[in-house]
Amino acid sequence: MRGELTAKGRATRTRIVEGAAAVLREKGAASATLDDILAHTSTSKGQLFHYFPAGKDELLVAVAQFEADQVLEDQQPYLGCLDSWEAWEQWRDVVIKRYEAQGDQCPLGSLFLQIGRSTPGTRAIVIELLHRWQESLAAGIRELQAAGLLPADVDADVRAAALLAAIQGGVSILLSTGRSTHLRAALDQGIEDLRRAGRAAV
Amino acid sequence: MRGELTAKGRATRTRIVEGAAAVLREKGAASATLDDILAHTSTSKGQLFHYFPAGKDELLVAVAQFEADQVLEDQQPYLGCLDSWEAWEQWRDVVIKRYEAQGDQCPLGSLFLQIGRSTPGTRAIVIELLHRWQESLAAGIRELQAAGLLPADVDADVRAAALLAAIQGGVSILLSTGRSTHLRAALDQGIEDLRRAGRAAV
DNA sequence: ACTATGGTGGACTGTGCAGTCCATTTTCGG
DNA sequence: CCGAAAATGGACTGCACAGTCCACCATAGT
Repeated sequence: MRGELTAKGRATRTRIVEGAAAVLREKGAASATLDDILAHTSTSKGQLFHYFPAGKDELLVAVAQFEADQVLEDQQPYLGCLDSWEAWEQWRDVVIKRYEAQGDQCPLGSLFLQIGRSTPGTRAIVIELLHRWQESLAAGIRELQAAGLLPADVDADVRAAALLAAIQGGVSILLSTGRSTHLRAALDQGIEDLRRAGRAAV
Repeated sequence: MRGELTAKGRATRTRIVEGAAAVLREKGAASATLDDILAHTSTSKGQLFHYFPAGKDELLVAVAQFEADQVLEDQQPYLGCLDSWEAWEQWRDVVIKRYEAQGDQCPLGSLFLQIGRSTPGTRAIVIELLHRWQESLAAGIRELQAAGLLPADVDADVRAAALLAAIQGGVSILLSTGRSTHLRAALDQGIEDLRRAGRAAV
């Protein structure tokens, strides 16, 4: 064998990552044990440490990367093409739907505060996710400006940062209270204010 | 002795709670051990379980309550008297200052996702904190309306919810990235949009 | 002073969990 | 086929940590 991993090996590895992600969402990164993950993925200790020699931390980083990619992917195709108010509304709906379905189990939320603090790897992943997310929002705002739907003096980056914070906060509150009212309020208000910024200047 | 706790006892109890709070902020609720707390507060196992018979969970709930009270207290006197735009700006400054000083250690953040999920007690505390916080913001908006600085058709509750989400998100991002730019953007944008809502309608 | 109750210290225990190790089976190149 | 490398299963180890237990000290009421 030349490569490090055979097809079977790769399949097992991804099975572990995806299964671990599910378990972590359900139980939180703190209380989820390797045995939980093994049981849920029908694998053994041997396999887990075969694919993740550094143990739990390495696995958690892999899961974090997987979840981070997932977050943005779930918002497509809307997030990538926010060039009209309709697109923004649709995107809003997707975000709310996604997080409402998720309920109080957040893929990154647990990693956010638990591993993110300790291992620099996860922290970098979260930072990159936030950055890409914000960039997409800023790009959307600029598209609105290009389309003449929004005046040029609106600061796309600051607006995007505020919107991102609003979403994060809404999700955060959803996680602690189980209610999505704040996420809705934050998104609705954010988009509405963006619109108002357009009308006010025009 | 009549009461359950003597003066000395009460002093020790609060020493444990406050010391535990410090340790939890520093290490996170997951990785902080009872021994850490004991070392930091110069107490012994015997004392800890004397004052918190149910063990770690009970202590964590006490810490959560303590921290929650602290959060709102730190924002006084501004939060209690948001009757002018100046008051809002000052409040904004206090919030940013507080969380910037805190850096990436959040008192409730760790409890938010870690204990809040598992024990219903902590969850209730967080929910109550958010509720009181939001009520204060809503009250402030209504004071602006009463003072004629804001039109009556602004929905105080939705605005307050959005603002609260913005703050939470800003703090959340501050925790994961170490940068306060989003918190600033969220607060500035939130207050600015509130002002704009006033001007637009008038 | 003495005695009951509360406060304090720390050794001890049990367990849950990450991580190790090796024996066995499967896969793949030649 | 056959040998080597990869994949798999699971018993075993060690330890960190929550929680127990009990012996000793301090204080307050009579």
